[in-house]
Amino acid sequence: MIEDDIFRALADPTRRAIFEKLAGGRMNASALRQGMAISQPAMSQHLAVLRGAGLVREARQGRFVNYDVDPEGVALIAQWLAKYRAYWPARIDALKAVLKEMDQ
Amino acid sequence: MIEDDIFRALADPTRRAIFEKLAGGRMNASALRQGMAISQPAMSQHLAVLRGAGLVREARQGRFVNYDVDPEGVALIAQWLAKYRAYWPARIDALKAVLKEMDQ
DNA sequence: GCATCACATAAGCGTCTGCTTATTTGTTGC
DNA sequence: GCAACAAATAAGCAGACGCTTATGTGATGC
Repeated sequence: MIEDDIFRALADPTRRAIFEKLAGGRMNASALRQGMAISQPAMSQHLAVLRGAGLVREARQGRFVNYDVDPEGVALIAQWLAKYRAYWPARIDALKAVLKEMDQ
Repeated sequence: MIEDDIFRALADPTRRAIFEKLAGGRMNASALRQGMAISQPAMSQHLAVLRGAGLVREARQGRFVNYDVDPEGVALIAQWLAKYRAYWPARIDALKAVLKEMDQ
């Protein structure tokens, strides 16, 4: 199950922080480490997990490797969540507003 | 972090299966076990994890305990996912259709 | 070539998970 | 009370996780 990899990857707070950082724009592994109190191998391992889950893509550029959010992975979460739409409470209005915003 | 508990809970395939089953309607622990090749204590432990994550609620009824999906937990996932709306690809249209459906 | 840098991989280790079996708690009906 | 049932908890254990240090791989620039 792909969802296994996705949720497992997101279960770790450090990996969610990395993912969130990447959501702000593409970045290489060294830049990601800035202000994160994490060793180089640990970062590399986390990125491998995120990549394996399809949440992040990599693109080698010289001796750097740039990472960015993979929309495919995000879409899979959205798809999974959509199955439980019946349980989204009133707060759903905020999400609707967001979608409306996207239309403009 | 609450999100820790949520994603950790969903990282296990058995727990996702339980959650999915509950999404079909409230059920007690014994009913949930039907056709699931899982021991009674294992089910109890999984339900405790799901409950701790706010994904599931319990309501004792006699000597049974009924469980059902907790909308609060689902809403938290939706909120988390909303942060990455910029990365939802075209497939977002399906979700939009669902929301439109909800308006009727 | 070779020193340097960016990153990945290997190996090892303490901790956490998810399962099991055994037992306990709480409820029902006689 | 007490037998039967639903569910939770306890204890133990194999396997997975996330980290570390050490080493390997690939690219840059002199």
